[in-house]
Amino acid sequence: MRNRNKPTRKALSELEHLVMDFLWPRGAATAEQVREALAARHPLKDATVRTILRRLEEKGYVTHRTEGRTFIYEGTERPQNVAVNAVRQIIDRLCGGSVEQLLVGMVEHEVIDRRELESLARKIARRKEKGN
Amino acid sequence: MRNRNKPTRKALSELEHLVMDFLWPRGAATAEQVREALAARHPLKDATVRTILRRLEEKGYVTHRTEGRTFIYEGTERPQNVAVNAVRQIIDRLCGGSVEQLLVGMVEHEVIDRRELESLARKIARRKEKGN
DNA sequence: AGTATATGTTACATACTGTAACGCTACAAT
DNA sequence: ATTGTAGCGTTACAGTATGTAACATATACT
Repeated sequence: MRNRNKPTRKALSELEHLVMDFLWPRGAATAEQVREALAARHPLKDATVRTILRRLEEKGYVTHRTEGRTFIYEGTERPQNVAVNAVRQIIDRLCGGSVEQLLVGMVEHEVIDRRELESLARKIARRKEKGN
Repeated sequence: MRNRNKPTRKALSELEHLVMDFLWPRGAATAEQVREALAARHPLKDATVRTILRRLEEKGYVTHRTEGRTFIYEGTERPQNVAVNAVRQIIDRLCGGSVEQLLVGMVEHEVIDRRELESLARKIARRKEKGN
C-alpha cells in the first residue's frame, strides 16, 4: 500500500547484468578482473569492459574507488534490493498495486507451491519477530 | 525450484505499457478507441497508435481479429501473468532462484508487512486447498 | 628514456522507441 | 458510377540504448 519512492534506476542490459553477476558475489573487482572472469563465456576487449563499468556507474549500480591508479569497482546495492525494486514496479504497473494479486499468480503459475509459500511466510514472520 | 520455460516475451516499452493499461481492463478495442482513450494524457496520430499495436502484436502481447474491415485488438495474456513471468526472471537473475530471498527482501523493504504476508499466504493456501 | 599498464575520449553499427506521413482499398453517400 | 472517408499497409526518421572497440594519454617501472 505504501510507496517507498526509490530512485528507479534504469534497468540493466544483458551485458551489464553479466558483469554484475560477477561483481555481486565477488564484492569488488578491477576492470581487468571482470574481463578475465567473462572471457570464457564472453570474450571482450578491456576497453569494452571499462565502458560497461562506466555505464553501470552512471546508472548507479556500482561505484569505484582508486587504489594506486587502478579503479576498484564495487556494487552499490545488493541484488535482492535491486530485485525488490523491480518487483515493486511490477506490482504497481501490472498488479494494480496489489501484492496479493502477484502472490496468487505466483501460486497459480507454480512459481511457488501454496504450502511452501505459507511455511515461508510463517518462517519470515517468526524470524523477523524480534530484532531484524 | 522448477522452471516453467515461458517464451520470455520482450519487455513492454513505456508507451506500449500505456496502451496495455487501457486494453487490459477493457478487454478489447480498436486502434481508434485506443487513440481516443490515450488522447487526453497522450495525444497521438492514429498511425502512431497502430504502429504501437502492431509492435505489441509482434511481441506477443495482443492479437487481433477482423470485424468488417476493422481490427479488434485484444490482450493475449492477463497482466498478472505477465507480472509473474517478469518476477520469475527476477528471481532467477537476482535472487539466485530463491523465492525466499525475494520475500525476505520484500518484507525488509516494506513492500509488504510480515504479518500481512503471513495472513495472505495462509489465505491463499486455504483458498486453493479445494478446487482448481 | 622506453615500455607496459591503466584510464580518458571518441566512435560506430544495430536495435528499440516514439512519432508519423503517404498510399491503397472498400464501403457509404450522392 | 464517382468520390469522400475510414481503416489498414508500408516506409521513414530522429533519439537513445547497447555491444563493441580503437586511439590517445598519463604514469610507473626498469
